[in-house]
Amino acid sequence: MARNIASREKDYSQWYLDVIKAAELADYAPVRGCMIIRPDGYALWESIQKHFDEAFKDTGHVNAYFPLLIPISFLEKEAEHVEGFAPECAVVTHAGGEELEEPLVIRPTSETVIGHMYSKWVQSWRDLPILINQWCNVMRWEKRSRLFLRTSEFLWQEGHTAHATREEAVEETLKMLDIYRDIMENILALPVLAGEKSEGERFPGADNTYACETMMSDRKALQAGTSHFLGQNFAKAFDISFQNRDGELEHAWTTSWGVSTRLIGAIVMTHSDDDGLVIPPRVAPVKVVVLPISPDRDLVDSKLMPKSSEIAETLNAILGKRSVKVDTRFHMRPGDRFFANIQKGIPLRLELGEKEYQREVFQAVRRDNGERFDIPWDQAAVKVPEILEDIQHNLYNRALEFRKQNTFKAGNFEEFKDIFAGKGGFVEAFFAGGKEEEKLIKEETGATVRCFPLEREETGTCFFTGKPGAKLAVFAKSY
RNA sequence: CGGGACGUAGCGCAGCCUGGUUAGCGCACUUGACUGGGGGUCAAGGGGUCGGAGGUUCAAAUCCUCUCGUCCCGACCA
Repeated sequence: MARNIASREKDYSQWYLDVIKAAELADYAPVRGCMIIRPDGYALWESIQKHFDEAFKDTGHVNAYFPLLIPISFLEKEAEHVEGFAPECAVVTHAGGEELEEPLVIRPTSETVIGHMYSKWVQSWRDLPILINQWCNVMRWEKRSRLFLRTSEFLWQEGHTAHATREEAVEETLKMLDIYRDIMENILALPVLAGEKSEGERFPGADNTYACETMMSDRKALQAGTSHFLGQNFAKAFDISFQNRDGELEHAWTTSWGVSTRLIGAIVMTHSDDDGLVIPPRVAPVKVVVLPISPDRDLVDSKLMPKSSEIAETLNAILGKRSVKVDTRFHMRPGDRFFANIQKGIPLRLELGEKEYQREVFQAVRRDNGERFDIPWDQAAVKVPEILEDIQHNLYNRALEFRKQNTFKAGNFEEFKDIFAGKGGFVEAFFAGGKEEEKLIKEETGATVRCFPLEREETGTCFFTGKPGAKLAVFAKSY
C-alpha cells in the first residue's frame, strides 16, 4: 500500500491528484489553471500522439500548422460558435507596447482561421477534399481546472476537413470517430461507448457532434474524443465555396475532430489503483523495467548489470527502442525501488538478484495484478511480449467488465433517480426530450445524456416524457 | 463565478483562538556506519523573507484589510 497516495475509495479526487504526482506526470504552473507536463507525462502523450498520428496519415490526412492568434472578428462570423467560445477566450489586446487595433484571441479551437484559409484554397471540386490535421495547444479559460481533465491550456490534435458532398463529410465524421474508438480500445485499453451527442451537448457551430464516452473508476463518464459534422455552417461563414462538375457554385461541407491530453486523465482514472499509476503496455513509454538487485556491488557489477543490459537490449529490439529500462538506482533501498517503479505504472518488472542469477531466471512482477513468477532467461524474448499482451487485454477486459457491472437500465424517472441517488454509473434509457428536459434531469440527478450510442438502433417509450419512438440514450454524471 | 476548506523547509503538518526567548515536528535531503528480495537502524548535518501587500502594536506566523494561489462542492466546458 502506497503511503503517499490517498485511498481511491475514501477520496477519489485526492487519489487522482496523488497518482499523477507520484508518477511525476504533471505539476502546477505559476499561472492559474495551467499545468506543467513533466517528462514522464509528456512521454506518455508522445506515445498516444504517435498512434493517432499514424492512423490519421493512414487514412489520407496530412499535418499542418495554423497560428495561435486569431482575429477576434473571425470568431464572430459564426453565431453559435462565438456564443459558445467567447466566454472562455483569452484575448491579446496589447503587443509591441501598443494597444492593438483589433484584439487577437488565443485559439480555443481553429475552425475559424482554418475556414478562412480553406476559402482561399478551394475553388473547384477538384480541390476537395482537404484533409488536414494539426497538433497544437489551445486555450480555454476554465473556471475550475483539474490536471489533464480540464486545464486552461491543453495539447490536442484538431482535424479539419472540407468535402464536396454532405455524404462524404458525414462519412468522414464517423470514420474519425471510429478511428478514435479503435485506438482508445486497442491501444489505451479504454472501453468506449461511441455515439451521438444530444442537442445540449453539441459543439457550438456543429450540425452534429459524436463522441467517445468512457467510464472512469468512480463510475463517472469522461468524453475522451469528439468528432463534429459541421454541415455548411463554417463554409457559409467563411465562404468556402467551389464550382461543381456542372459549373455551379456550392458551399463545401466540413468536419472537425479532436482528442487531447485529457486522454492521460482517462488512462489514470481507468486503470490505476491505490498503489499508483497503471499504464497499458501498448501505450506505455517504458514497458519493462529490469531491476538488478543485490547488496553485493561486485555481484552487481560483474554479473547482474551485464545480464540486465543484455536482456534490455534483446527486448528493446523486439518491443521498440527505449521501451525497456534498467533501474540502476543502487543508492535506493530495494523497497524504494519497487515502489518507485510501481507508482510509475510500468507494466512489467523483471527482478534479477543472486537467487535468480543462479537459477538463470528473472522474477517477473505484473503491474496490473501483482502476480509474480519466474521467467527463464532463454524464454524471456518470447514470454515478455506475451505477458505484455496479456496485461493489455486484462486491463481492457477489467475496465469493460467494470462498465458492464455499473451500467443499468431505467424505464421511468423513479428508477432513474434511484440509481443516481446511489452509486451511479451509466444508465440506459429511451429518451425523446430536448434541451429543457435534459436540464431538468440534470438539476434533479446531476446526470446528463452522454450519448445516443451508435449500433443501438432500438427505440422505445421515453422514460421522461412518455413519448413513443424514443432513441436509446446513455446517461451519467460526467467530468 | 457562488459556497466551503486551506496556504508555515522539497512534502505532510503543529504553533494562531489568548501577539512576547533563537519558529517547531515527521518524512524527504547531505555525510558516515551498520544494513539490504516490498517504503530499515543509529549518529552528525543543511535547509524558512511563516503565500504576497498594506495596516494595528513597543512587539505580528499569531489581530485587521486587501490580494494571489491550491483543493472540495455547485453553475460553465475537450
